[in-house]
Amino acid sequence: MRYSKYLLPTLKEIPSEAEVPSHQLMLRAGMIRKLTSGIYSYLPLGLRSIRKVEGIIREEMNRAGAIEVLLPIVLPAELWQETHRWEEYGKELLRFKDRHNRDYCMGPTQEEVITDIARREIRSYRQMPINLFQIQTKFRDEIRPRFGVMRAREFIMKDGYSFDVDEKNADESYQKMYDAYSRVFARCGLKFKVVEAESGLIGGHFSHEFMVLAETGEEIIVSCTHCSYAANIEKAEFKRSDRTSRSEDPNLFKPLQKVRTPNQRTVEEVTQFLSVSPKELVKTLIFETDKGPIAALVRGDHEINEKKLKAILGTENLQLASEETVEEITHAPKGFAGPLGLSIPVLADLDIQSMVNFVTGGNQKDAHLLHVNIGRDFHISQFVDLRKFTQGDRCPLCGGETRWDKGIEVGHIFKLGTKYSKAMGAAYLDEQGKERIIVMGTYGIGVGRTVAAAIEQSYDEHGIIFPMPIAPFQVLILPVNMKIDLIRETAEELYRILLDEGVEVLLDDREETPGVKFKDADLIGIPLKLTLGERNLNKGLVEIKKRRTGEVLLIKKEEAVSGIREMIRMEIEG
RNA sequence: CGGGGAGUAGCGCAGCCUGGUAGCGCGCUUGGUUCGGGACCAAGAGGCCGGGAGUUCAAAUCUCCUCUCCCCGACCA
Repeated sequence: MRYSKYLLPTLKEIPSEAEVPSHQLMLRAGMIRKLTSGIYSYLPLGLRSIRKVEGIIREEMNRAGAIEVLLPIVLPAELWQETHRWEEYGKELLRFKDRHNRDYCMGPTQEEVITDIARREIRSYRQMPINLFQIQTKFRDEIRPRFGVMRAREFIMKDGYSFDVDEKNADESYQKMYDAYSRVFARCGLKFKVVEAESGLIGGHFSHEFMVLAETGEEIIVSCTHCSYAANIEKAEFKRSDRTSRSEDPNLFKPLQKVRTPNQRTVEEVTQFLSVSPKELVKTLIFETDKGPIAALVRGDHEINEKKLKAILGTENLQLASEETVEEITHAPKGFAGPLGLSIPVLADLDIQSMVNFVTGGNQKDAHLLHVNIGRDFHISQFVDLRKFTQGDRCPLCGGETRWDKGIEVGHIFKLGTKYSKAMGAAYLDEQGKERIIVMGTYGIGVGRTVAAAIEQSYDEHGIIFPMPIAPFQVLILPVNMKIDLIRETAEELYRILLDEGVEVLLDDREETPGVKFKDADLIGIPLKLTLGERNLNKGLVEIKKRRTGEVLLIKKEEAVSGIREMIRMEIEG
């Protein structure tokens, strides 16, 4: 490709809308342009990188025996109603009507569509296992899109679905995808970690996320420093301290005491005001559910994990109570709720069991209680695991110390079971001629996000540093001055040979000053730069510079092409 | 949805408080000089000052309404 004939609009300045490095660099390098919030166009350079990732995915999917399809993006409501996700999915699902006033949505994921195909086309155990995938645009109406294509509303995703005769076979399909995904991200040149994850709205038994480690990641990954345990913090388990049985020795109980705490509402305010540690305080949170209001207690320094709470209560319908409801139930304004005298169920986290003489809200304006004790002062309906993983918590497997890292979720695999196949009646006949439900798995890769994550993981103050396998071009030829015949002719010659050899090459044939060309070259981050200058050429030499290391090689012009091919080969094979 | 910020040339911004000629840097066009790390000189093009209503002799500037974008939170493959 000739730069002068290409669309590669680089920017000197950082667009004000971009916060994180990958977003800034993708805009500056002319890879993407925003159309509206969370919706981006890919310009040629960005598209080339996208296509590279897609190519790697295709190869690895084919290697794993998956078969490519292309499913529609506009989906009828009926299909979604069958699995009840029309109601469950919420506002992220972009819905609209056609001219006949029929309901449709933009596909945020395609389990329903693929299951519809499966129930029509798969009738025999002989047709399984089968794994179908597609690479296609998805739409999720995110509340707040951010970070460019990293969290966009419209985005390109590879999604795949496996169909098996039983759980055991489904596990094998899952493992195949686990391996294939690992290969995909390794081949993309990414540093990543696989972690246990929540299944969310997709549902299913268990799932793993593929996380690219990066400072700007939105996910927190908990991992053990001693064993192989790693999980998304949303999902992370932890070892409880041994003191889980509550102290029942009333001799320890100090007399209950009410104190005035004017305007002290948050844990921070109250603990400072009373000079106690957050560990000595119990937070009382009132939730509204479709089964009525409940109170949930956690220690002051802990946080409620709403997913756990939902699971315990067996409801998807759960939210923090409004200020009015809190007042109604506790007879006090928000910030002064406590567990004493409540007429609703009170759930307490396991770590509350061992606490004595703690602080709670007084269920009265501007008042808290000191030396509160369970049993004497109030009763707990149920002790349960309610809280989130907290810094300092220990590994659930080996009790080892844990560490936190930030990650970008680029892939997610789910063992679905029969959630969709059962709801939609996707069944087959087994060897005995007996009808059985198909067991499914679902597997996704954020393609655009993978490119962004790669950049997030690989850049410097000058610009992007593309890993060779996903670089838009492999080599950039940079003739320092196009007006000097020797330089121009050599550039053209090398360009032609490299093209003939199948090398992906960009020739910067613009009549720009060298400085501009060098700056743009660094910005767009092509792994190899072939610089042609007069002094070197007069000696029959050309310069090859590696973007990543800055390493410079002066080699004979005649050896340039073979040298470049060798470097590309080595970098692609890792 | 709550809180905060911003919409002025393609991009980055000033001007607004205190109403009166729309400006700067980069980019773009033309000519010339330059040519191994974002060159220089000269001449240019480019604006419904996000939109609507109002106040005023007069609105980018003041008032009200509205739309859009960004950030924080809630939420979320």
